[in-house]
Amino acid sequence: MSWSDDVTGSTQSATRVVPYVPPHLRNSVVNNGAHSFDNGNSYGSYSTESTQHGFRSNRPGSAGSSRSSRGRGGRRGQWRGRGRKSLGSSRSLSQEIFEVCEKFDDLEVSEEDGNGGGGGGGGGINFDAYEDIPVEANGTDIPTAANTFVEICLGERLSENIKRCKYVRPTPIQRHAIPIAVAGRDLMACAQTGSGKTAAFCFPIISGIIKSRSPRFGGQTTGVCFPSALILTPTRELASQIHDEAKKFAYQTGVKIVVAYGGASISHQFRNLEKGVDILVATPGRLVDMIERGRISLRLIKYLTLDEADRMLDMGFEPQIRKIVERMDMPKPGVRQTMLFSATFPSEIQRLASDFLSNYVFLAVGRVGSSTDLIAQKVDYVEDMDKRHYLMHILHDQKVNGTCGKHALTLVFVETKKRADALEYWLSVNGFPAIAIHGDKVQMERERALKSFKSGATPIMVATDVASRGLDIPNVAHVINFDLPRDIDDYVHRIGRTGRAGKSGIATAFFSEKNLPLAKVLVELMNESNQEIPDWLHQYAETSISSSGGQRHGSSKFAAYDYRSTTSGNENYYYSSSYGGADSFDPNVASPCDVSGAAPSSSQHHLSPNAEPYAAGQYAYGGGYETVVATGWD
DNA sequence: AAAAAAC
Repeated sequence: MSWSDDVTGSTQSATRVVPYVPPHLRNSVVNNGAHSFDNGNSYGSYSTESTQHGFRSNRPGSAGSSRSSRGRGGRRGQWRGRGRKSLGSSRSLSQEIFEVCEKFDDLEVSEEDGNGGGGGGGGGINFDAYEDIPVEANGTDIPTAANTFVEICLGERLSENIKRCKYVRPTPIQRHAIPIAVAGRDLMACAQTGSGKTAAFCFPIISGIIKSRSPRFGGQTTGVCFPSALILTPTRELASQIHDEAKKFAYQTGVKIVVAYGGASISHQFRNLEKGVDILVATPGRLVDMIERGRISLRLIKYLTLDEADRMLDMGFEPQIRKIVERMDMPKPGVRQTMLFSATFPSEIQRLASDFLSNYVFLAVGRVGSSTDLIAQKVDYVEDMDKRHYLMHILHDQKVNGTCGKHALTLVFVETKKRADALEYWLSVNGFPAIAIHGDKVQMERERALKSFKSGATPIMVATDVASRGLDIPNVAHVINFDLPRDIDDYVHRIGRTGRAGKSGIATAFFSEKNLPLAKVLVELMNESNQEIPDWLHQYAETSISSSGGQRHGSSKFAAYDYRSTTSGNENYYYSSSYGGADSFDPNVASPCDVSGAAPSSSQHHLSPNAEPYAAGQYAYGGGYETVVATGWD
């Protein structure tokens, strides 16, 4: 993942002819930005944009108003970074990092920033914005946040790599989390992927390993590996992405990072392990397999990180995670250092997670005006049978009007693997190059799909929730929830694939009768991110039973607050100095591909549930896809 | 109820 989707996205699309760039060397640019959470106290969410962009208020006019109470949980913050970095003169580096950075340098100039910073080119990040980010830190003896990487003393080699990657100054999550982690404290952190989160846990781990390095385990004699750090992720692709990122940070430090996940050659992974491993990035199943085969021991684990921690502890994953963390040979909490990261963190999941922690610091870092206000969220009532044609209609508009730009990617989420395949086929046959990704594909197909999508070769990807979390896919301009998820958290993660790194994006949801239980929480979410809500959805929200709200304190699941605070004090708040007047929202940052505003179809977008929402065959698409292809795929 | 995650 990287900070600057927009920059890197441009890279890939603009330079598709350039030689292959290894994944771990892509995206190595700085972004800057923040996301937000409600503070959980009486201040409504607020935000400040960098000064060159003026202030942005999530809720114009709402600064200081009490919008949410602690009890109902904060709003989720969607990270929005600003893809600006300063371009230092290139140092003479022999490796690929150098070339990649060079490419980024070029891009920097050509980058079109939809939000048009007044600063113009060469700018560099405006870190003033960081002074105004709402941060909640909760716990005892919380280490002070750092303003620079230098003052954190991460070590010479790592610092050099950080510079090479053009990370000029830490992002908010890094400012707060890194000192906490370096101090050896356990941490539960709420921060959106794309916010520099990977770096936030990688830097302290790499630094710590270098500092405590002993030649003791230099040679593996027994064939058993003893990693000192373990990073667990919920999907293979995310493991791979973190591995790539971490390798970049550990360049020439001697810190060895190995990735292990299913669906790929285990013997190959074993061979990598045999070369030595300090940091193991893994998915749960493969890790358990390797442990049970006696090839990995967790006995010497000093750092344990769970990425997307809320997912890792949800119903499907919890038993496996508990097995790894509590019933293998992992050192106990307090002996090892444990860090949990996630964007959404329901309080009951926090409660489970706290079993793994010892005297931890809870951290919610964010900026109001989070990406959800850069993501234009739209909900259309579309019955299942009309969805395909409605999708075609939208895609056709995008194509004809170029509303999303030349290299824009569209990510379409569906409910099941079968539907993913079916829709992929349907789209392909009807003139829209699409590729599907889901867990029934063999790993190589999954990787190929992702690569094809990222590169723009297949600008439409149909996905299940395998792609909803953590993946940093540059240039996704439009996320379409062809089928809405049942869980509002999944919705948040899905739409978070766009609107990243300062680029605006749009998210369109097809709401059908089946989604009634989601109405209430969806309306709340959209309200909080200042979105326009169609009347019919309002009505549904009022009449429907709140589904997932029932299990929470309130109706929000996002709990960007420490669940401990409901029973204890110990809170430390850091507030901005200027939230009060932050209200010059710039309407011009609207999405360059704002379908709702620009597309001829906008009249279709607020249909009454009872109205004829969409009539197939009513539009001349041109692509020849009027021909409905009935296949065995359905 | 689906998806993900080992062989």
